[in-house]
Amino acid sequence: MDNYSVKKLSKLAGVSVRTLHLYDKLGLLKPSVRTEARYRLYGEKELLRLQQILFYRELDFPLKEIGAILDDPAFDVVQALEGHKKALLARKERINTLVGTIEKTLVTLKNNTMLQVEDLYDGISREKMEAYRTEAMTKWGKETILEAEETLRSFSKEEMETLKKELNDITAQLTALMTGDPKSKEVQECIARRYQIILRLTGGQIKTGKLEYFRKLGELYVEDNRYTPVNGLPSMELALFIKEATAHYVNSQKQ
Amino acid sequence: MDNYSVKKLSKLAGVSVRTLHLYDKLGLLKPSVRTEARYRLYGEKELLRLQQILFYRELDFPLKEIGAILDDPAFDVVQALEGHKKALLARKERINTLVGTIEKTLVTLKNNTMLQVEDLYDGISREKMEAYRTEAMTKWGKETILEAEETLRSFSKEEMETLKKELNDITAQLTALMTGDPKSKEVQECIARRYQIILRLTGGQIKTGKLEYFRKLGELYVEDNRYTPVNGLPSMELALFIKEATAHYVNSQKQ
DNA sequence: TATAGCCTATGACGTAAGGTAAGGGTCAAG
DNA sequence: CTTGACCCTTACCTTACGTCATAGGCTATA
Repeated sequence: MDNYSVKKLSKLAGVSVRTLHLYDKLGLLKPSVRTEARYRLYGEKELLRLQQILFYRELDFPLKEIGAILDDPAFDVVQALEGHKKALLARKERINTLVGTIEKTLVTLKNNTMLQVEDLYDGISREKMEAYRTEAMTKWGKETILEAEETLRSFSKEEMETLKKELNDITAQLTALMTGDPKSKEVQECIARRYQIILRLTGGQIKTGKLEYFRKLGELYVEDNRYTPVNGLPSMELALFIKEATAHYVNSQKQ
Repeated sequence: MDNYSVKKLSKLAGVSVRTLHLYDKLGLLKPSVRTEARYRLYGEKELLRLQQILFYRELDFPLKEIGAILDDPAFDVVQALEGHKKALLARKERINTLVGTIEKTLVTLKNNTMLQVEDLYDGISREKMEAYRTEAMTKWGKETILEAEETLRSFSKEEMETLKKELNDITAQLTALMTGDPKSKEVQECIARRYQIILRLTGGQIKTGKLEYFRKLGELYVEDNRYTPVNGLPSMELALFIKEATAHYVNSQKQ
């Protein structure tokens, strides 16, 4: 009898020694014997009781209630279990609601919100992307690049559509005006509008590093020769768009 | 601007003032202004942020993570939500398991375990029952009655079946032996067996008060003329059984 | 017999998200 | 000037342990 030390019992039942200490202090599971050195020794009876405790614990009963159940034989176990079942079902219902909310949120987010960082480089091989990122960071500063990435990410798919459409309009107009005077009012207007778009892209302030980053990113896409203007790759399209848009701006600055 | 005192904001958002204090200390929601008297004042911006906090809190996000989401715009909300959804689904699965365990336990308990206190008096009108209980308690002591009730409750349906069958056997035998010598070996044997059953019913010790309680309880059932030996009323059957069994015992004691 | 190596004990602090005071200032109205 | 409503900080309480820190106990081997 009384063979089990704390460690033995803890291993047997799969609980920690600390847990046994706690249960002792709470009066939930007292050792049958305390040696002279105050070592705790448990017997078979205690092992059995521990099993019961763990059964109820598994069911998420609070320890207090477990004590009440085990110590008061008149305790209405059936009612306790039924009450507990009801509580669990309520919790489950709540979780269902939460999951529903999350799913709804995810749908709107995915349709409507920013691109993921990795999406930005979608279409570029990972090595190239990391090389470019590192290079860009040393060249124009880590902050600048992070900011630029954040700027790109801040565009929703919807906005992307709008910007793309505007670009197409401008491109079409410019093409149509190709034959005429490059300093005509219409051409100037297109350039002005393009400038507006750049402002929007850069978040209102134009920083050379950022622009260069955008432009080279666009070139990378083209280099990798993977550009097929199908849907589903908004980041790539965005980059190409930026490349075109900024190219003109940078050129006009040089002149 | 900065119109909301702690109380106003707490009412507006449906949280406690303590919660606002806590969020302030955690840096999750700082008031926009502190008056000279260190009063907290919040503005519209803070109200908005609080709404967001509460949104994630509703989804059971820990406050730390909420802070991370709101303060780091690069935080991957989609991934966080998806991870959280997975965690919630796991919790739901666990609850399903728990509910299953409880249901199984309930089935075995209900088939196999003690009767409820009220079941003991099932078949007797409530007034009569309470009158009898009170009377019995004053007559034989509250403790005795509680103990007797506990004894009755400690019989499972299964045990009931066994006992009933034994009683039927004895009764049949006694009926068959009616015509012969009442002091014959067979009759004596039946009486002995009956005594064994009484011992089991009383938990090994025979107390007069307990026996009387059992006997009168059985009589009450008969008085109420409600005894129909259908299934589903084990307590009533038990009482009747005890009545018959104890009646003989008490009579034999008197002689 | 000394010591290394494991075992044990108690006590205390930390966790998450607040609840519940205690003790004491502040503000506006009557 | 008082009163009542409001506000402040500090601090302890909750659950079910995990994780030290400190100190003593037991046993085998050198």
